[in-house]
Amino acid sequence: MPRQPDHPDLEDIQLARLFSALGDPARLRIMAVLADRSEHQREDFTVEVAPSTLSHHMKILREAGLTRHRFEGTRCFVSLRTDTLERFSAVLNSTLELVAADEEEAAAPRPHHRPAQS
Amino acid sequence: MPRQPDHPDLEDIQLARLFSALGDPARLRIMAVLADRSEHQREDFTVEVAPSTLSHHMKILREAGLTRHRFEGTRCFVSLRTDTLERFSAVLNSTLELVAADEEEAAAPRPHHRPAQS
DNA sequence: ACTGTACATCGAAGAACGTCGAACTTCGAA
DNA sequence: TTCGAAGTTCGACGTTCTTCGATGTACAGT
Repeated sequence: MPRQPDHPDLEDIQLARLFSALGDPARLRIMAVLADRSEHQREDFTVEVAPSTLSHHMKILREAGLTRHRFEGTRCFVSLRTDTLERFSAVLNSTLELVAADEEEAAAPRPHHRPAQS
Repeated sequence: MPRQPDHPDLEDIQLARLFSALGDPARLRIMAVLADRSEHQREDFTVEVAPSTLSHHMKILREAGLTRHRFEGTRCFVSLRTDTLERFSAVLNSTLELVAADEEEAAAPRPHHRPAQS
């Protein structure tokens, strides 16, 4: 296990890569968890995939420049990259708002803009 | 050639699909052309791909809900979908700003945040 | 030193993507 | 009605993605 995984330099981060990383439902759900701007560990990401698949998605987000990974013992802590968030603040902050809203909408069974018909 | 291509309903547009559509350099360049909010035709999209490939990318953008296609004779006119732009205004408007800026930066050989060293 | 935990990496399978040329469709013009 | 132009669709090819189980690696505890 690498003690310090490779995070791309801020100036090497490309917009297309960011969008590509965000263009997957599973990764969007990961971003929704991270939207509170705090550091999270694996157990927080309740994504219904195999552990190896979660690792894969984490790697994509990290290599796109969206997340920062920190190791402590055998544990891995993940958080948003504040420098990337700053450089692409308009796009990313609004994205985080959207995914966080989607998440709580999915959690609370309260239909609003598409009422379920009996 | 279909007289009216299928555009998805506004409420069916998914964020992951939007990002996925934006996650390609060629399509991002198309979006940069459309960023002026006016209607464009094929000649405006100076993307170095075969016509069939351009059609493919156009279809992806259309099916994601980003663009509106209008036919007049044998010609196809493309513009941004204003309803989608409104619903995801924060994300999409900032994205358009970024891609438009990237485009003019690529056009004008004026380095600013990465000065070329002699 | 051994064992277990936490996570990454590998290898493989199937699906999706980007690309092209060729064939097709639709329309306008001769 | 015949021809060409504009654009889409089709078929193919190679690449990349998503997913998994199995294996590997680093650390913590006994």
